[in-house]
Amino acid sequence: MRFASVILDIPTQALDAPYTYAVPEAPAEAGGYDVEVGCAVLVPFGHRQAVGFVVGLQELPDGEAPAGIDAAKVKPVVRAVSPAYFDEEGAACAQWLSERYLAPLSSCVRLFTPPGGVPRMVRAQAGYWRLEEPAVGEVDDRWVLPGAAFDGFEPRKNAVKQASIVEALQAGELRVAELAAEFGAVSSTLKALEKQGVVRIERRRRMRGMPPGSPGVPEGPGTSGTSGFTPSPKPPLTAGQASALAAIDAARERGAGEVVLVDGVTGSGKTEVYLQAIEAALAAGRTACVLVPEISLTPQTVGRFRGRFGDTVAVMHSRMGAGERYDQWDFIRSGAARVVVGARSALFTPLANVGLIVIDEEHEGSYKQDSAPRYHARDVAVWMARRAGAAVVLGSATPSIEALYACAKDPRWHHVELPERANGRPLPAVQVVDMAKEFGGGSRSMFSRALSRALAEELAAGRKAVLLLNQRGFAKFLLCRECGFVPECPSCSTSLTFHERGNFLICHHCGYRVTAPPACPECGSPYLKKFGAGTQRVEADLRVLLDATPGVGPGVPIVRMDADTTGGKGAHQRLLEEFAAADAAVLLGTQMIAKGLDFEDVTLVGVINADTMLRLPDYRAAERTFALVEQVAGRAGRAELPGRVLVQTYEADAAPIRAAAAYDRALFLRDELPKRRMLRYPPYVHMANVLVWGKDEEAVRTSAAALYEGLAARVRDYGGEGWDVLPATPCVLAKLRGTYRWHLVVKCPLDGDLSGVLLPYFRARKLEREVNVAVDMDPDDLL
DNA sequence: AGCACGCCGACT
DNA sequence: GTCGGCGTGCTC
Repeated sequence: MRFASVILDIPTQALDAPYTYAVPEAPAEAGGYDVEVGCAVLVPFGHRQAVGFVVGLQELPDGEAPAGIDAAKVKPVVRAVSPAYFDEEGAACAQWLSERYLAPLSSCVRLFTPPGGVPRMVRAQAGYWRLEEPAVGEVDDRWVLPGAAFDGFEPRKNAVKQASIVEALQAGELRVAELAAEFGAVSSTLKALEKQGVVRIERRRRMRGMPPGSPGVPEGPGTSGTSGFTPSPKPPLTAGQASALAAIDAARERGAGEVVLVDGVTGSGKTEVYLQAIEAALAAGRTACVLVPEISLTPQTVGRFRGRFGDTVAVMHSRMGAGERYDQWDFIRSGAARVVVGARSALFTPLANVGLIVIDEEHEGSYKQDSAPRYHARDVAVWMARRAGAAVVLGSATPSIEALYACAKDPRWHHVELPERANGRPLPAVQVVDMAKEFGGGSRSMFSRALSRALAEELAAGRKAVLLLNQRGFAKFLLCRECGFVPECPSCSTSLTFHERGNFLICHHCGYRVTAPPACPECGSPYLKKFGAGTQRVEADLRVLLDATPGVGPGVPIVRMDADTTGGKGAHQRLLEEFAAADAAVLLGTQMIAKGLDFEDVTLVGVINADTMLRLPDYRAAERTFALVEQVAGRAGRAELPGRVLVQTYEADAAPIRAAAAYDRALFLRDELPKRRMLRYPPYVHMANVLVWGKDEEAVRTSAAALYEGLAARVRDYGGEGWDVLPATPCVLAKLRGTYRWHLVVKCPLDGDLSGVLLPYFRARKLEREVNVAVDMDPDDLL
């Protein structure tokens, strides 16, 4: 008798464990699916049926039941309702994720299911359930092909449409939709032609997101249409690139899941190294997965990979439509895709035989998922690579402290540097502008004299500038000058952001919105001052500045990129094209412009407020500030023209800013590492952030205190040296969307098994009604 | 006694 | 997530 271990697709902690079912002996009916690891199954559950995923199969002699299971209770699987979405490796990965990140198993299994959804049980009427198939699936195009009687066919004189269609088909097969677009209603004409055998109509799978007529999902690997494809030319490698490539190839050939950190300044040609490393992996019969931050997953990025590997490249990211994502996922599962480029979730696509996993801009925060399972793509990639005998490539100009530390301590991590730009140009000079002195000197403008002068020079000469407004913690807010009152969101513990256009206050966490009050709601004073500056305000001030600058004037466009202007689909791309097309222009934006932009004629980069991120009450603030300034500086002077960078700050003496200005990572680390060590933060410890939240403030507080007691006792019983459970405190964002938030932090030495110690505690813990608890392992921040 | 409501545990 | 069993406490 075969038994299936099933994870129910019901996201509830109480049900988050495998259930065992018997697998019926009878094979699947025609058109049905076999019960195998990775497929969705319909199973009896209580008085109803539920959908779950098979994560394991076990064959036992008749009469025996799996260990710990009462044979009398085991029921048979009703039937499989999908093909296999993942294999044993995927099931093992889900299991590992749930233990490593203390996440619900069902959420971990869900990572491996196709975009567009899985079959699910829905309530039709009271007590009556039915199985609903996902709305997203395959779509077909109807193609018109020449038929047996095509050659020599002479349409009747008055059959004008027939003649046009036959004429059009001389050049090759066409889609019905194309014919309809050109000749209007064609369906009856086509029917007539089909009847005479002049044409054949064929349904073919359309791959959304790929040009029509590109190969559909072929029957098996190796049949993808790369014939006639010319790969983009391979530029000669610099010495640094060549040795990085050699290190990657060697690591991959050893097949032990080693990591190569490619530590290369902006413009050092990391992407070319990835491309050639992937080429080598493909030549060795393996496949490759490339992760890039969501924000830099642009058509250009994809274009570089398609340019080298043609239509064997699949793309996966959240801005694609559901249908497009489904098609790409299916394309990968078919085995025809050899390279997957995507955001962090691309790790879980059904790409077989992975030899190389590349993570570009490894230091980026977006590789950590901020909902369950709160995995870090870097750690998952390393786990997968060890299991698959593959290699991991991490690329960054500003590697995370964790990665640098691992390279220093772990022999399986290798550090290769690309210290020079591929074009041989020096990095742009960075000048720090002390805004406190500027202010002391009587200037009230947000643009220092140095920045104004630099803008004037570069723009007048017909060149481009990028201005970064570090918005986190810098949005505009109202403050009463008499009583100091700041309007706050009633359901989040944040001040409301003032929007000039529309004169309203808005909460950027929950969207709560009110008209800006004319007087202080607390004391009635009319003296409400608007503090801070949003991109809109900076844009307006910049416009005034540019218009008043000789040789610049109103003809120079300002392209603003922030959450407001990049909302629509493709807006991001359109704005960048607008900037690229102009002669002299300014690109003004938030963090999103710091990465991946590559414009030849940007000669000036300005950081309007380098220190706002530094002031965030978080242990990673200095690291983020250093990385941001280094990253944005790399945007200047990438081609023939030299670039320059101006960094405005009120904390000109702060180490991360001085170090970034000097491109001196050692200086930054000398300042930062002792602090991390002394305060016991990563990379010197493992950390878990236990989040507690709920609508009832008192219940949350009590629950957090009880958790502290419980965890402290658990850690005491475990008896590990150097383990710390810090008392529960309200989060920095103590109230968010109407829920009260507390947290407590657990730390342990690097060799401690933090998940292993916490897991039994949380598994055994009784759930509470009104308070939620989640554990964030290796949290990206502690807000 | 009869019943509404809420809590708790089972569900393989 | 959903249901049924059972205890508590209120009403007829």
